[in-house]
Amino acid sequence: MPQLNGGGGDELGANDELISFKDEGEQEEKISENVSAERDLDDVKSSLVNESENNSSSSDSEVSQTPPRADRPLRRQQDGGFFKSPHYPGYPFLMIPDLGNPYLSNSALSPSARTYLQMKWPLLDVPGTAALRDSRSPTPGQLSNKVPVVQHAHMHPLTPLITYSNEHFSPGTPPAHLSPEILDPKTGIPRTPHPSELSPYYPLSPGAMGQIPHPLGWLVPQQGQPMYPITAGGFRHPYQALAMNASMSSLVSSRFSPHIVPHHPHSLHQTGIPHPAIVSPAIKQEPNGELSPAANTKSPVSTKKEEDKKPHIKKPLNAFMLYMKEMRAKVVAECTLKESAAINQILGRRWHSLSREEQAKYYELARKERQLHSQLYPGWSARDNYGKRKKRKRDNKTDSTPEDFSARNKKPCVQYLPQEKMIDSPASSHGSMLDSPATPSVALASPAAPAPTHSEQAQPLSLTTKPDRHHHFPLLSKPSSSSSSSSSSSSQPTSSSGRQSTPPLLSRPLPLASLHASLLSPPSPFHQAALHSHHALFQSQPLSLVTKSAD
DNA sequence: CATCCTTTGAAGGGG
DNA sequence: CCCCTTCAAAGGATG
Repeated sequence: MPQLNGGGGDELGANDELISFKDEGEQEEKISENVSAERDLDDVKSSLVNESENNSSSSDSEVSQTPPRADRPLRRQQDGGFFKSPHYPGYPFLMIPDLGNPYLSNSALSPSARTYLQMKWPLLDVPGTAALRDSRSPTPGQLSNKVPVVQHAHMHPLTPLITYSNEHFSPGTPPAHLSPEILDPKTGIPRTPHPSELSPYYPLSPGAMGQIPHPLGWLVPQQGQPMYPITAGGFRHPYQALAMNASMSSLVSSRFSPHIVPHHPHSLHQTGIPHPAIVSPAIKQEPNGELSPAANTKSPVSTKKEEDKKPHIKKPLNAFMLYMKEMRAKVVAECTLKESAAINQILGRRWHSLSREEQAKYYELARKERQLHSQLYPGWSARDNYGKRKKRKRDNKTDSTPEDFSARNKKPCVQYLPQEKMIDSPASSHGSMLDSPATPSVALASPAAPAPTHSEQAQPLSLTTKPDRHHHFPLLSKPSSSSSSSSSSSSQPTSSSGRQSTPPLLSRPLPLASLHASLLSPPSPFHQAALHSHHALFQSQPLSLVTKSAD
């Protein structure tokens, strides 16, 4: 109960939630107003409850299972596609154009960004061409030479927020070469963020918001030019340029100075390119001193061992993480809660509420990141980072029980801005701004395309999502979770087939031709099915709520 | 000061 | 082939 108020859904009825969280009993009333909102709250609560239940009786398996399953299917395909396929001409293109803008903007804004920025900028600045050439031997010096992209800084901070616009997906961009043209530092820079990209809607206060850094946002700048000097040699430029993503940015920011980057045994980024992902082992992620040159210096010297072993290369961010980075600031601004845990819950719900298309954006970005990451660090495997985090107690989590929960969640999301509602639903819809037009590109990118309708429906799903996992849709594996989950019913695609085919739906890197085809043809029966399922869910949801409440 | 908590997704390993 | 575990970000809370 206590818990996560903060979690209060923002999306649907933030207000409601807030309130609700006060009195659960009242939920009903609220419901009348917004079912969805209610659900959010309920969801949260239920989730809590569930957790508690799970903890006590259930095996953790349940919890863990769901998520993973979904992923798996996707992964396979994706991975295969991405990594293996040497080239998806499509990707680069897609990303580039858009990325640039969106990312740029923020650059500096977020707190995290702040830290990062310094480091990053320099890197980012790197002139594409030069970088490319150098790629192989990107000496630190070169990097340093690079001037930071001032322009970006100038850009609206807000811009970054919107990071993902349909643009990303836009097919239009030219292929491999893109970098030259688009990337061209000059050109790239010049690009200012399109107003459209900017998130006008951001209610954030300048102060708080201003900082908001969109992780993604930074990317943009890079895009303009190849942040990564990487190169040519081994890597493909296009990606690099594109690639900047949150993770990358972070990586970069992280401090990896050239020194650090040095060589990875595995990864080789001989290029020396500092990838955002790279973190000096000692430093870990972003401890305070990320920027601190000291770290760098020191690392080279003393830490050689460690470094040699391998710089800590972070995992590429997945779609949700990217989304979180982007949206966190918003959520924080909207609600008083600052706790990441609570915010993450909200974000999780929002994520589910997003339309497929919107999610597709992130999936796509995530893909790109993975791609880029793989290119930068060919030998790297997630396993390398195992054990880096000491924690792991989580397991207990099951045991931990709700108590902890409640305790932690103390802060309620106090109030969401009135706007919230707007935000919420709009959130997805906001995205609308981005994708609203739903550029075809989007569609391409994501199979989601078909989903236009979903979005709305999807939201409701979100509610159930968690709860459902446990109860209703065990199957759901579906990666795209929300949607997929719904698919459970839809499963027709068959659980098995469904999975594969629809990882994140869009995520799969299809060859251009494929993409087109996909566009033309419905993504898959699966989607349709999903839709139906959504509907079903939708309707059912109320029930679920009831049940929950009943409970 | 270090870890927890929380979210979804990705990846790897084990059975 | 399926399930489980770990990590990715983030920042207040907790020990």
